[in-house]
Amino acid sequence: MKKIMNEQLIYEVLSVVEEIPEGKVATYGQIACLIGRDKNARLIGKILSQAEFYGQYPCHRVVNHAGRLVPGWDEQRFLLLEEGVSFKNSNHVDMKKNKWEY
DNA sequence: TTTATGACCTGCA
DNA sequence: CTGCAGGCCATAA
Repeated sequence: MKKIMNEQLIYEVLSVVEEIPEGKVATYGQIACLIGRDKNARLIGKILSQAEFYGQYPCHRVVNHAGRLVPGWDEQRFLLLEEGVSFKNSNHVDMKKNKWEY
């Protein structure tokens, strides 16, 4: 009764990320709140980086509170454009219209 | 256990 | 929203 928690968080996070509709973007704090870890927003990013290892998830729809895309991942911008997400500039999305509300 | 790092958040200007 | 400073939690060394 000790190792679990890692899998638990991943399961909860991916479950929420998978429910994000197309053309919408959710913030880490939003997801963290849904899983009951609003303080662990940073873990979401760490988990999402591992999410690719666990399975295919729309991690490109997840951005930070400022609407900034993942640093070092220019491909995410292209993926969001296909979903119909509006962009303010090369690395910032228009959360005003694309922010996901559950 | 302590230190350092991170796909972050909130508050203030 | 943007930029700066402080803070919370989990992982790795």
